[in-house]
Amino acid sequence: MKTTKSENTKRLIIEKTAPVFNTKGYAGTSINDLMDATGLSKGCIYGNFQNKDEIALSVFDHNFGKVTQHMKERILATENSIERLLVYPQTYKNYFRYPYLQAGCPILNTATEADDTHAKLKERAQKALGLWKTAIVNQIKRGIERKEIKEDTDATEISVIMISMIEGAFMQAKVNNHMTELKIAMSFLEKLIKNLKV
Amino acid sequence: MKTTKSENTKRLIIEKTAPVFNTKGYAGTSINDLMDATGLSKGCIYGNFQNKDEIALSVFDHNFGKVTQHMKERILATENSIERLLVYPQTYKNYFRYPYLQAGCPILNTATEADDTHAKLKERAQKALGLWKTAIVNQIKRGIERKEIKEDTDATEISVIMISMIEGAFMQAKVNNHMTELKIAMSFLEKLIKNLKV
Amino acid sequence: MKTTKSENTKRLIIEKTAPVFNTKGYAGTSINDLMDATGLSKGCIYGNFQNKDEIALSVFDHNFGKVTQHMKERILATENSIERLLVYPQTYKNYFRYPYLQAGCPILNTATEADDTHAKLKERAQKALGLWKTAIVNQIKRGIERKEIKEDTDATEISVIMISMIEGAFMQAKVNNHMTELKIAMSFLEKLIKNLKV
Amino acid sequence: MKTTKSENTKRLIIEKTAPVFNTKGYAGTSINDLMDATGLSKGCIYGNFQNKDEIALSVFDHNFGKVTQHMKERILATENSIERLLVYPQTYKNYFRYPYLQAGCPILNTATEADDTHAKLKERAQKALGLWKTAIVNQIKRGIERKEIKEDTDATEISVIMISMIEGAFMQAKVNNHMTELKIAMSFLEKLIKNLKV
DNA sequence: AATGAATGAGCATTCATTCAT
DNA sequence: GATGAATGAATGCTCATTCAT
Repeated sequence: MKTTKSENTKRLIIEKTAPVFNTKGYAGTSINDLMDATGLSKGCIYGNFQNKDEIALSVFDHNFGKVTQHMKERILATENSIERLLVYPQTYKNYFRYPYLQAGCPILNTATEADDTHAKLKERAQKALGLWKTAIVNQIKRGIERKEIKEDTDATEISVIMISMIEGAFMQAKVNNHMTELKIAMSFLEKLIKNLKV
Repeated sequence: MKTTKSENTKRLIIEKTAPVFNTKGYAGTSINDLMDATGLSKGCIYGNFQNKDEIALSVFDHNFGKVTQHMKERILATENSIERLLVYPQTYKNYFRYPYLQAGCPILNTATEADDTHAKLKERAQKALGLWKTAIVNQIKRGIERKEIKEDTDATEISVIMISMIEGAFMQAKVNNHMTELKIAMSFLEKLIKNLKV
Repeated sequence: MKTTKSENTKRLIIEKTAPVFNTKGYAGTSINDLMDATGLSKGCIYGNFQNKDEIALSVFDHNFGKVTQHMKERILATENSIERLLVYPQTYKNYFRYPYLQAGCPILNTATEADDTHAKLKERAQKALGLWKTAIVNQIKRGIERKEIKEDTDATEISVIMISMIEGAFMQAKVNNHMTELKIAMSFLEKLIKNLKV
Repeated sequence: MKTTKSENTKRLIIEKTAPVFNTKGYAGTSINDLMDATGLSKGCIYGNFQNKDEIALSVFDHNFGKVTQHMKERILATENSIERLLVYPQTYKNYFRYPYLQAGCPILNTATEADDTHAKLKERAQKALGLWKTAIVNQIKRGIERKEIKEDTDATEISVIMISMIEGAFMQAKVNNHMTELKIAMSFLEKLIKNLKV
């Protein structure tokens, strides 16, 4: 499995610039910022990506992929549906342990900025949000089938509550530069999820 | 109390540009946008504000003030603490009725964008978030004193949950361009608040 | 008849940059060249013209207008149709006398460069060429009506010959940096025109 | 006479890129265009030519050589001096028959673009123009000696008229995208040349 | 108090050229 | 001899800000 030089550079650009995009926002990040972050020249960056947009999109996919993969792995290590749902609050509560999560939620970072000017990025965030919601809903339905979750649980409602709590708490963490609210919100979410147990 | 011509122009600039900042974001809004929105010249805008930053800050204060005042008025019209807390979910559930709320939550709009590049704006959002939290906490404490809210209620926890749910749901509304999630989240919040009743 | 400051600047830009466009070609002229030629800043140039294209187009119109006006004036000073046609070779033969003609024929300068990339400029050159041809044809027809030009003269043929000779000779003048061929060609054209006399 | 691999690649580059230079102009042609046209890599092109300029120069020589050779062959197939001179208008009148002429006259293509920025290219066009003129002049002198052309013919004048007419008419063909004027001009040239007959 | 012409640093992007492989 | 990743100067253009009027 040979990796070409170009593939390595592409990956390097994405990995090195991801934190910049997360910190400065997609619009606030200039090509010069990307040069500083990567140590590469303008020409090299443009040799590997068609334009700034393509880099932003790749970085979003990279960030979202990282989080998704992490959750998947942890979910697969669980024994029942309640534990599966608990993976989210438990991870985010201690997210400082996972370096690639520290930049915050990629969706949140993208969501509020991406406007008409960044239609593609907004679409990406939208789709990601949809996938996340569906995953939770399916998790709950499966739990009901397996008699691990109360039969009368409103799967959609729970998914909306979970996502809202996580994103809202993340926003506060970002603005306040501390995790107090994030921890409180995640603890509440844990109680709420545990209450779904039959 | 005489209002000078200058004060009037300042107010006009703030009021006319507030929706622009809310829609395009603080960074995405150019001086030209402000000229278009106000019908005023570059020189006039710079005659009334030192720079774009000062306008952005004033607009944030204006937006936040509007929402705060609206909540205050509705809160004063209530009869007990539970109803007071319910003002938040009830308002946001139907926020399309209030034109000045339609651009979303000013804090959320500011929070995710405001960074090192917009330190002052971030500080403003931080402070606003703190005030909001304190207001809810005080509301709950007062409710407990008045025997309208259960004695063992964790005021801080409830305030964090409320703010997280509202902001997280708003974010989804913004990304998805629909209110489905916002309504579900606000309904949940209503149930949760009603449960605090003694 | 008040001229605004902006109108003056626009004229200044056109007049000062016209020779640059003529010398370097429309594509070979950079905004920096325009700054050097005018002594104005980038922002000022873009404050007066939407983009480089608009400047190039304005310069073409300016150049073509100058030549056209000069010819018109000289034509109006003549007494008969033969003399009118002679204005062209006589002017170009001594074109070094007219500073604004020295940059050469604006149409020729534009014509060979203007490609798919400069569609608008090509269209301009095309239209100018058409107007010129029509003017000559009409001159000849008028001469025939007035019995000043032989009845059997092929107006179209003469116009094509005149324009071809002038443009072809101009091209040689440009490449060779001397007027030898231009003078020979214009003298031939004079003989040819005088032969049209009844 | 062995041809090295390198010589073959050089020829391939010249032949494949010649039409590109003719269409887009020397300045408007980028190295990427040359890669697309040849199917070769950047490194390969730069391995065979020192820089873009050297390619442009080689292409000019190639184009001019093609036209020159074509004329020579047709001239050698004629029986007298008048027919020899007629080769030019007759060829250009039907130039669409000769694929390598269809991009227009290489001299014209080069002449108007080549400037201070393309000093060498301009020099090349100048020299080519001189060779062409001399060739015609010699043709006429030879015709006079052989009593095929009127003794009092001004060889220089005729050569200037021929070249001017051809180049001027070609320019119109290029701008107008049709051959109407070219045909008219070439027919006139034919009449003019036939008139030189003793 | 208001205008709008002018500034210049900054932006995203292109392009001729080099060089390790 | 050929590749293509990397360079960095240059390009057209935007934008917050200033200042003479």
